[in-house]
Amino acid sequence: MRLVTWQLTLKLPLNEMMADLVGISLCIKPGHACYIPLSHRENNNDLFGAEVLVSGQLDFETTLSLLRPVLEDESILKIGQNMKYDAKILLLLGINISPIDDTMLLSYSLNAGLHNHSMDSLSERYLNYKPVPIKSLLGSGKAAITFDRVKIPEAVQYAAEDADITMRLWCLFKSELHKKRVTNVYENLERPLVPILANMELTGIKVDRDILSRMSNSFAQKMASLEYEIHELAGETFNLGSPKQLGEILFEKMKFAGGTKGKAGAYSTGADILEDLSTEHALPGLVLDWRQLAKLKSTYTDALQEHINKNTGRVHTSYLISGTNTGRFSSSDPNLQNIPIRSDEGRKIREAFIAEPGFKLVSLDYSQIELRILAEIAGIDELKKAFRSGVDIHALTASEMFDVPLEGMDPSIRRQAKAINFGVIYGISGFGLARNLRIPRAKAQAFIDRYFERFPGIKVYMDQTKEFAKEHGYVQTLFGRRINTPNINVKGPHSGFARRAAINAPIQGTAADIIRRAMIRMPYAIKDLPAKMLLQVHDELIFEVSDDAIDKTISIVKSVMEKAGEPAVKMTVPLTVEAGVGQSWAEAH
DNA sequence: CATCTCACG
DNA sequence: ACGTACGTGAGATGC
Repeated sequence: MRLVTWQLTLKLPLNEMMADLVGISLCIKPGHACYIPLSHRENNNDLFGAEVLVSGQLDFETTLSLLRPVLEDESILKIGQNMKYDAKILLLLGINISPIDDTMLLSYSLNAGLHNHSMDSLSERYLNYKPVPIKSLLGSGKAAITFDRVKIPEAVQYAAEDADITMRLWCLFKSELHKKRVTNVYENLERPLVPILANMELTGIKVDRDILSRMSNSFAQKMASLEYEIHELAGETFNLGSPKQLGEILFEKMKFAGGTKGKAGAYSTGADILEDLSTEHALPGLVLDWRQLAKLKSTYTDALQEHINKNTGRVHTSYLISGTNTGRFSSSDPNLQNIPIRSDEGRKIREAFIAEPGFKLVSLDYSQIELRILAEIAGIDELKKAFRSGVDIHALTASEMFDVPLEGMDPSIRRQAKAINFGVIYGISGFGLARNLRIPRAKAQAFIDRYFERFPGIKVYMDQTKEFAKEHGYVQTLFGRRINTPNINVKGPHSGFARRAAINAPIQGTAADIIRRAMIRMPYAIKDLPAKMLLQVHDELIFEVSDDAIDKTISIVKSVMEKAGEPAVKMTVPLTVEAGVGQSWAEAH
């Protein structure tokens, strides 16, 4: 296989949907790289100073038609850093780049949890070389220029260097894969997601601007009236958005109990504290209401409108494949993995996420996937049996712990058991459970002791996982993903963090692997259906499906998701997927 | 640019 | 004795 590293320079690097291809750099072996300038521009030398193409560049169309056979040649490996970005630019130009390697994902497969995987930091760490900063070409702030205005000799230095660095990193990383036994992870859980996420991001999801705009106005009105009420109660006006000013009002002027907490010595005014204070006085509760609306307005109804693409009328998030320690994706610009759902007012924001006429949004989510994985990894027969028979798992936990019958259970008992189940996944501590349930620490500790008494296998799993991490410096998912735990042997006040993260990582990471496997199979599974995969929210996939293919799509997607562990891992706990359909995301979920 | 707060799984 | 739930991204404030 011949290989080439590859780097694009673009005019608007922050938004691939709008970016113009300015140039291409290539490298065929370390130290041998070139740059192809395509769309560099300068002001004309005549009286009018119009913007014109710099002379001496290669013709755009000619270049692409010459490169296309190379980019689509299955015997030529194209290597880049963060290839999802390049793949998207090329997809917009009608080119399917394949096969590929990605140094960012190689680094992630090898060293998740150790450091970040940006090219600059990889270059400094592994090549002991600090790349030319992009800012030295573009400048910063108001005077910043776009890449098409960079002089070609400078662009050559910058872009060719990037391709060269990528080649050198690839040589290092590729040979490390088998040594660390993560070839499988890289080839089957990381690399295949590049074209899949690229397509999802380009597809985007339709968002109704008018709905958001109306909600925004309604929030603004409610906020203004709350603000007036709060200032009346406080006896003065102040900036409600400033925790510092609010803290001074509450704890100095109004003499509420509760001291400083933050490092900066500022008063802490988080929601849990305001909730406690709200039993004594009306003001803290009103602040909580105001805060909720301020959050919904600024982060969602206002900001989301800015993200609606002018050409597509849709919102195009960007997923970062190597963004987390555990194997989950993160989503940004905008983050579509934290759209409100828990509060009634927040949930309404999902009404703005809609399907095209003649289509519906279909949401499919794994039911309690992390608890199922815990039961699987730790081998807890009672839990496995419960999942196989479809028993309410939180009720079962409550029943076991508190010796109450499953039927007619007190909802508050079940709620406590649910909190304990979550706590177990997070590497439970008495303090954390006590705070979450607002019960005395001793009582929380008694709950945990009782839980481990009833499910001794969980305690064994936790101890074994911690010991494995201490010995090896990493933990693993069921599918072989490695998550490094560099702080596990560091003594001191933060040791609890590392321990809990190590316990949680195989569980969260295995769930991430499973939905990745489902996503990788999805394009083939739905290729003949009028359905598109739009979003992933950790344990949920959202599709846009033609009205006449809803049932068939649900049946196929559900099956792919439920079987996603096979054949690599034969789960002894069933994975179950629940589906919802609607014109909007609010209805579908 | 750090800190606080809060939205999600 | 210590100080804590796991994993994220974004907006507003204020130094």
